[in-house]
Order: sequence, then structure tokens, then C-alpha cells
Amino acid sequence: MDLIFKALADATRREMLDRLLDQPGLTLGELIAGTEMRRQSASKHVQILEAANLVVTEWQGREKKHFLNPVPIQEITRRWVDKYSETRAEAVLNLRQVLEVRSST
Amino acid sequence: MDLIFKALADATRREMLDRLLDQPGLTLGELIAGTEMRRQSASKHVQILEAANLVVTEWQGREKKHFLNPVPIQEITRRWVDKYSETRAEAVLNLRQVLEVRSST
DNA sequence: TAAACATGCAGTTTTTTAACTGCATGTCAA
DNA sequence: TTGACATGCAGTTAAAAAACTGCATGTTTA
Repeated sequence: MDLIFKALADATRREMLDRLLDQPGLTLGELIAGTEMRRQSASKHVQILEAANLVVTEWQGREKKHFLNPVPIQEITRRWVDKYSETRAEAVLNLRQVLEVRSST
Repeated sequence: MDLIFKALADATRREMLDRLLDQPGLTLGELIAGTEMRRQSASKHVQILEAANLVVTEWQGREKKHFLNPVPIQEITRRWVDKYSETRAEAVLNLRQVLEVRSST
């Protein structure tokens, strides 16, 4: 779980995921096309995304194709985000408490 | 959006959110109780959580009560996670492509 | 087979983040 | 009003992450 959050913390990596969502199978060279980034930096970002299982790859000859894997993101939703969403009503109550305290002082 | 992801990237901060989910209104001192962390470190973590709007606070005399705000997390789900979840079927197709290529080589 | 290509890996520098030290401010309670 | 308490803020140090440099490996194609 920590690897996923860490991987998603970087805007560059989130943009990479976005591009792979639109264009599955991009190579490393295609991923950095139009950016200022060096190939080596992008490569390390990809490694981090792979370690988090957010990206899976397939070698085709000398090219490495990259694909988005949405499963870990769904896992975050299921195991983590939902926990907070379910307590929305409760949380609103908490915030109301806050406001009550505020208005009474 | 970046502030939220960055804030969630740190395990210590995610634990803080968990504690505030269970026990709304904890003070800073109560938050660090039972941990090795110094008060000042925790204070910076709280600042980061506040900047991301994941935590709201209310002063009560000399005590500062902390409350979880689930809205940014729900926003991530709505504006970001959903985008990837909706493409689940598509993504499975992509992965199938990968496997086909793999088995044919 | 040799040149161009696509990528990987190791090592260094730079930047960012986290933790700590020390002092300041405001609140409560005797 | 004074001492203990709860927290804030500025500055330093330590650790982690990101970007870059240079070289190596395997693949395609002329």
C-alpha cells in the first residue's frame, strides 16, 4: 500500500499514468516525447510505477511496451478510501460540532 | 490535488488520519501519545495535512482539536480514481493483449 | 556484420522531505 | 500573578527522492 501511495505522490508519474490510460502500450521513448525529461529519469519513474504494480510491461524485441494496471488504484478505493467515505455522515457531524463550538465562543 | 497526494504519501500521516477517524478531536499531544515522534515533527505533519485540507482544527482555549475532513479523499475518488476504474474492462483487454503477445513469442 | 536504435544500470549531484533543537507565545489553575 | 502546560515557529541536520552523466547490453536493419 505504501508503494502505491508513494508512486502516486509524484505529478510526473501521475501524468505518465494518464498517458498510458489514453495510449496503452507506449514505449519509454514515446512516454518522454514532448517533455523536458531525460530518458534515464523517466526510466526510474517507470521502475517505481512497476514496483507499485501500477504499470505492467511487455518486451517486444528491443521495445518495452507499457500498460496501465488499474487494479492497485481500485484496491486503494476499496480498502482505504471507502473507509473514509462511509463515515461521511459521521464526519459531517464532527464538522458540525466544530462549527458549534466556534459559534458559541 | 498534488497537495493531497503528497500528504497521503507518508505512512505517519496516514496513521494520523486513521486515529482521527476513530477519535475525532484529538489534540497534538494526544496524537503523539504512544509514539516515538517528537511534538514538533507531528506538528509539521499536521500542517501538511491541514494544507491539503485533510484535517480541520478548532482551538479550544490552549488546546487545538483535530478533525478528519474526508472531502478531499472523496474528491480523489470522484475526479481521479473513477477515471481509472471506469476503464477496467478496457484495461483487462490491454492485459489480455499483453498475455497474447507473451504466449505467442 | 556493423551502425543505429531502445533500453538498462551504476554512480554522482541536486533537491526535497523529515526529524530534531531551542526559544517564543498564549492559556489555565493554584 | 506565577508556574505548568499546549502549541507555534525559526533554524539546523539528517535522510530520502529526483535528475543527471557515462557506459553497457541486446535488437533491428542496411
